[in-house]
Amino acid sequence: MALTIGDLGKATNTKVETIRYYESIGLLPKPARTAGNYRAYGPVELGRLSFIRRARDLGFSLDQVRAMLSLADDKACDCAGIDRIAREHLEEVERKIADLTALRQELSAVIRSCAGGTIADCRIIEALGPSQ
Amino acid sequence: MALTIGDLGKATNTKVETIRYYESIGLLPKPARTAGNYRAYGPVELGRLSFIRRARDLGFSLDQVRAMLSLADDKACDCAGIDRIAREHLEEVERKIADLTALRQELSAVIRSCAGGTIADCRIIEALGPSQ
DNA sequence: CTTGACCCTATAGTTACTACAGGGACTATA
DNA sequence: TATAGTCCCTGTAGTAACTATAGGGTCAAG
Repeated sequence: MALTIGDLGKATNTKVETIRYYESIGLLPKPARTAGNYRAYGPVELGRLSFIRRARDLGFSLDQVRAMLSLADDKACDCAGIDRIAREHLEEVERKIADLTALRQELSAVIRSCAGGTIADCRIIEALGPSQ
Repeated sequence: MALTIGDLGKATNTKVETIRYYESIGLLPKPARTAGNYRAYGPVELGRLSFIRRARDLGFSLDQVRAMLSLADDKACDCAGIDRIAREHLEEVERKIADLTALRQELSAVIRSCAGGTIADCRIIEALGPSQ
């Protein structure tokens, strides 16, 4: 049985509007329609949307997602291309991890500086102020 | 001497348009004007904008910044509110690091498994797809 | 045979900026 | 004094990636 747009949304934790938006920008193909003009989805679309959502959760832009998908769609392309793009994505992920780790460090320092008094004594304000 | 909007931008690494935008949404107060209708800033505005930019760099939303600023403006209020906002944000950062670390693992596995075949054999789809 | 939950299209709003367009102010030089 | 160049002004529109609303159609249950 085909899935409605609502079913697909529940299965992938995506709002119905977002699915239609992805379709409108060409990330999801225009699906088949029922007699009543409802969108009808199958497991292929489910997989594709799951991929998109997971990549988005991990901070990839829609353009990056699009690149990954077109790579995956091109069955003729050989593995060297995939390998190269996968490595590029890996580097980006590693850069993001490094950035966020540094950010965590700074945030922790800011939080630790708060001893719990009143604003007049609060160090978080100072810590975020015009340093240097 | 008063600072022009350009001076303030250079001092805080902020584009002129962004400063005017912050003013338009009420994050920065409307400054004094010169005879020629130029905005004139002083050290107070410099401090406030530095705070905003630093908080933004650390990934706080403008709403979070706004909340922190209004808490900071109220000197009688205690530090707990600001501390809570910072801690919530830290938790978010830690979640993202964990997610990205998992993705790095998967991407590394994909790259290792991709030994030169065709897309049909490639694991990138499964690695990011609706598996779990 | 009607109620309510779902679906449809189209458009406008959100966040946090960024980029014009069209004009005015100020500084340095010829 | 004229003029070139760099800054400033307001106002509007564009960006990403959704999200919400308006105004209507479809379908299963009671």
